Amino acid sequence: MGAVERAKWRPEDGPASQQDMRRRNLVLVLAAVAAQGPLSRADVAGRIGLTRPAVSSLVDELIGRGALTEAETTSGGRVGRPGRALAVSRQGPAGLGLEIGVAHLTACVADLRGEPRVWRRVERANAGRSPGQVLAEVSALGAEAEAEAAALGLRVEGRVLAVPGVVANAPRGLVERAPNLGWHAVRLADHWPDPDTVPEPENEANLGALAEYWNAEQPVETFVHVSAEAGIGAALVIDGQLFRGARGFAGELGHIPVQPEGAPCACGARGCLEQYAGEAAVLREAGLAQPLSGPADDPVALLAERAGAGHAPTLRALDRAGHALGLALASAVELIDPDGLVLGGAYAELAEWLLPSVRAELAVRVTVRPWAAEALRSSALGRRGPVLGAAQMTVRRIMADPTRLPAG
Amino acid sequence: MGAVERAKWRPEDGPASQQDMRRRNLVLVLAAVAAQGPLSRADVAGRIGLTRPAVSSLVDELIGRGALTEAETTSGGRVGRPGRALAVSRQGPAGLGLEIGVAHLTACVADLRGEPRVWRRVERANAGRSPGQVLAEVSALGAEAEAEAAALGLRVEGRVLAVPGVVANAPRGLVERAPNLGWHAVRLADHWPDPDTVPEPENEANLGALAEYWNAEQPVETFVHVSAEAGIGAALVIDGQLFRGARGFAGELGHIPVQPEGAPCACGARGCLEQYAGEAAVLREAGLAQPLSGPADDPVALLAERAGAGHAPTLRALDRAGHALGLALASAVELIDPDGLVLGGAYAELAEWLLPSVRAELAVRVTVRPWAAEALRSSALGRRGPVLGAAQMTVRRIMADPTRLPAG
DNA sequence: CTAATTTGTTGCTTGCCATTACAAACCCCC
DNA sequence: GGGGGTTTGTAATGGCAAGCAACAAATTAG
Repeated sequence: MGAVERAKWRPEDGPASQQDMRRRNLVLVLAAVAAQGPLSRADVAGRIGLTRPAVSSLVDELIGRGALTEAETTSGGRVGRPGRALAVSRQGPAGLGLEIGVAHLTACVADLRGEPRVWRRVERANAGRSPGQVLAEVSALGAEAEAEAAALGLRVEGRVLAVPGVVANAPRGLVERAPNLGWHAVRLADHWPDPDTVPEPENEANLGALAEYWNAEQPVETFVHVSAEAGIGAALVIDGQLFRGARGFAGELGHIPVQPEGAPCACGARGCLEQYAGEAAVLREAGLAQPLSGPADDPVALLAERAGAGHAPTLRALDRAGHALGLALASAVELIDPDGLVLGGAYAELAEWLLPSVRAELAVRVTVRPWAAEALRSSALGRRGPVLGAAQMTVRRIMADPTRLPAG
Repeated sequence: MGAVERAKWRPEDGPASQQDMRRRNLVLVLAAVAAQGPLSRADVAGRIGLTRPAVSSLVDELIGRGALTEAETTSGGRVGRPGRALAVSRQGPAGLGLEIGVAHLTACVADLRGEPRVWRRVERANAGRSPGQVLAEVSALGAEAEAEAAALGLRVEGRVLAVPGVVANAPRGLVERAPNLGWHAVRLADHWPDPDTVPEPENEANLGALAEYWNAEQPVETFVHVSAEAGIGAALVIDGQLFRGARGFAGELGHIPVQPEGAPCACGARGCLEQYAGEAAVLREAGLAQPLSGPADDPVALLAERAGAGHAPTLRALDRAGHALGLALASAVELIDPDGLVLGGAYAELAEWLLPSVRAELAVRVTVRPWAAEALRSSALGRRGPVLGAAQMTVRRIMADPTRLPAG
């Protein structure tokens, strides 16, 4: 649910029909073209194991739905009739990603290749404002982005909204709580101005992790993506799919115990990671009173600045946070055995000072299996991962089932 | 792979063919009959959403392959022509499960319904004996079990061997190490007497977890199964499938840090769970010198006996182990958000004394999500889970792809 | 004993892919 | 410049699996 539904069949899904077969082969053709640049029909046929006539028929349908476009005939210099180059369309179907941050609103439109084509961002102090007001503004921003995209020939087929909070698993469309915004049980449909463009909310950490996976040079199939916003949240990507857990609470790294008898946590337990590596804890430890007044105040940027300037308490605080984080991540590695760990979100901007101590702790704790220090890295996307992921979510869904697109 | 391959399609798997469609629908029919007792063809058609002619054709093939049998016509008292009852065959295809324990060898044959029909067990002190000798004996035991099964009309279609050790993920058939047996890099094919009956090795904890899932009254789809043998191993069942991790090391609960600066562990780290809840640690804490001399000596039984008699140091040791285990499991719950936790293997026999402290620790640590104490329970299968799982593994594979069976 | 009802099978249609055959478009070479 | 070779894309035909419609078979209701 929610994430890209890779065609995972279970007996409950009902019988297999010829349409399913067709759908799968459409995906196969589309994936081949997306992965390996421009290809001819014959090329695709050779690669995926279907015959040329079958591929021809599938390509016709994909072109009709606007997923593929036919370019010039690529001579290529080889003997024989040149093939007509097929490419994933840069026009037509697209996805809109929106994000509500504590201090900004962002919109992004990605084309079917996943490339962001339109960006819009406004600074806003959203904490404490009414959901209706914030949603109206982000909706307007999205409408602007859609208009700009339309000028590029892009048609938005789906909308996803990244929120810094918990999104209900079962009744979609509901933001259960977003502490940083002061939201509680907000149903998007109740506040969205235009009922035709209501987006699907999704936790921003999850979207950041998916963006990391979708945009990596060499994607790692199973990894843990850690990011700190309100709390410390980890998103688990297992076999290329977001893993939400039985009730949608997987990845609660912030309340893993790192000191059984340590500092009491707001959650009621003691020694949770959040008490050592959470934003508030680090700021306190660094001797920086938490300002959080205007939208310009960015505590993470402040920490980075102080650390860069060699401020000793800040460096100590980050080192301590890194060790605590490493300890918690060691547990994750022991349990999940991921191929990689990624520090994202705010952590990515502090990676320079966090990575050494996290790595050191992991080296000590992860012993009974092969573990390379490089398996831990910081996110390349940083804080723009979530919107990008939100925009690409729709695109990925289309790639996973092109029959979602209206037939030409 | 190794586990039951539920039909999970990825683009890499190649194009979808009509045979795939057929295969899926065969599985669907078989699953419907297996799940809901004897059914008529029309019943099956109504339930799974295929037409009666299609089901008829599928059923014919399943009968031909020996997966289904046709019983008497069930009048049922309803109006209309009575249907002919279909049931999963109690004869024909079957799976052989073998187990090498520290002190015993076991064989088990399960029919296609998953029911164990033949059990064989001999006591043997296997620690330190040569792999060749042990494997020859377990092979002979398996042959006896197969002969007994043949007398019941059962034909063994696959063989799985449960071993207390690490089984290689990539080149199947290799036991990388089994510390309790003193094995290192043992390739089964090199020592097995009959090349036609070489079994596939699998870690016994994984098989125990799968058995738990396959034999539960109301199976939980995502859970963590903890068992202590050599070390403390957890097996993760996610969405009904065994999750091995990127390199096959998932579930190493034994080396999760529970006391960052605690007792040094053989692995090189400090404060690993194994130092608090491992067999050796509990025995030491209980003041029981580790005997481990004859095959009759069963340290787990010893602990249970002392605890049952109210031996204070033993009770204290188990309480301490339970708290440590609870702490480590809290991390697992925070990360994985499973639907359940199961104490299996040796822990199941000590559950009476472990459960209270594990539950107490979980209640304190798991705070930010709904968590019911009943989600933690002890295994009903106990120590015979692994063999049963081994026998059922083959059966499950057949149920997941009946075309493995020779056509009639 | 007849009508009603449900089951299982048979004949025909539809949809999808494989196979075969063929026209089209290019290179090579004389 | 033109023929041979080669590769591409499409058209025609066949096979296979499921849907649909019709029917024979087996039972209950009356």
